[in-house]
Amino acid sequence: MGRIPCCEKENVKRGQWTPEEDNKLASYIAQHGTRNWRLIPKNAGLQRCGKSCRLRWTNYLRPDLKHGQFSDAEEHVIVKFHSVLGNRWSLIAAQLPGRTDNDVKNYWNTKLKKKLSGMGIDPVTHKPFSHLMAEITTTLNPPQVSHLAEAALGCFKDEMLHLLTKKRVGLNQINFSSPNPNHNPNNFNQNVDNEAGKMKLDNGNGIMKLWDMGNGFSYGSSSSSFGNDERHEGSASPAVAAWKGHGDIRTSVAETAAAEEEEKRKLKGEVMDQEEIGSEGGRGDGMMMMRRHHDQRQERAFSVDDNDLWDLQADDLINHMV
DNA sequence: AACGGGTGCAACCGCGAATCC
DNA sequence: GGGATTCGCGGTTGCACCCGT
Repeated sequence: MGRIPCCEKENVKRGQWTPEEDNKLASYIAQHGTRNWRLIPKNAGLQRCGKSCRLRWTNYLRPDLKHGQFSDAEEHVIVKFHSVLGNRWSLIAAQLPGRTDNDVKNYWNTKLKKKLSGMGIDPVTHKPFSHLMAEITTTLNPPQVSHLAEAALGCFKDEMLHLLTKKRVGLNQINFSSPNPNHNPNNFNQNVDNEAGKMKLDNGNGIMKLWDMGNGFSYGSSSSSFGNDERHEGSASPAVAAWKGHGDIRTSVAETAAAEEEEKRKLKGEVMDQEEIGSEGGRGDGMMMMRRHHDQRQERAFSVDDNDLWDLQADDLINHMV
């Protein structure tokens, strides 16, 4: 027995809502409330199905909705909660007054996911790609390792190629040569050496870590380059900037080191500014949560044991989750 | 100016959960 | 208790707009 449709499709209008329809719906709901969505379009004189009306109301017409750009603080809240909740958009949206699950979902899919990928972070697990590849090698046995690692590597490459292509960085500047004969993903860093050998994304421990490439960069902290704020974009280390497609990928090691020193100096002033901003109160909770461990975090790289993303206190939640 | 690809967002779809009767 | 109905959620699609060529 099939489910009956929520409405007769033949008599129902679809697509964009007109201002007249919006007015009808809004004024009807203002008078009668939102009980029984099935009856609302009929009573309001709309050729729409109840579901469409509910969607229009909850995602657009509701008077308490906030329209416009997401703030840095909102962005950080989304990332933070997504790392814990995954694609539970309604729960994440519940932490952002005036934002709908649809808003959050769209923002994640169109902006944040790409931003994280561009930073070398897997948007699903919120772990660095290099970390994931290291996990593969430690948890699986060959030949599974080589196959999975190459698949993961492929995704990472695609993302980078996409970014680099968009930013018009010559692809021949990076050697995405085929994996080495041992198919060891830990050697990926060697493959990322550019043709001239001027840039080597290698922390010396055998695993490429974006997190090691500049003290001004640490995922989830106020000092990261993450966020809409171009101040942060600019404060990422040159290597990270190159990685994100914003800089010259041919940056030399010496230049990188010098720039990192500059980063440290800039960062101190920047962090103080942000602390001041945060102390003014308001809805900056997400930022503040991630700022708490800033001092400890600043001097260390992102590690396997970095649990800050999961360090959610019940009091930090606007709407407590079950 | 025309075209094509990319992007962002509103809206739709299908499913499971919750509620009603 | 169980079927019918409604609601809410997450994934997906369609389209308007933007921007580079």
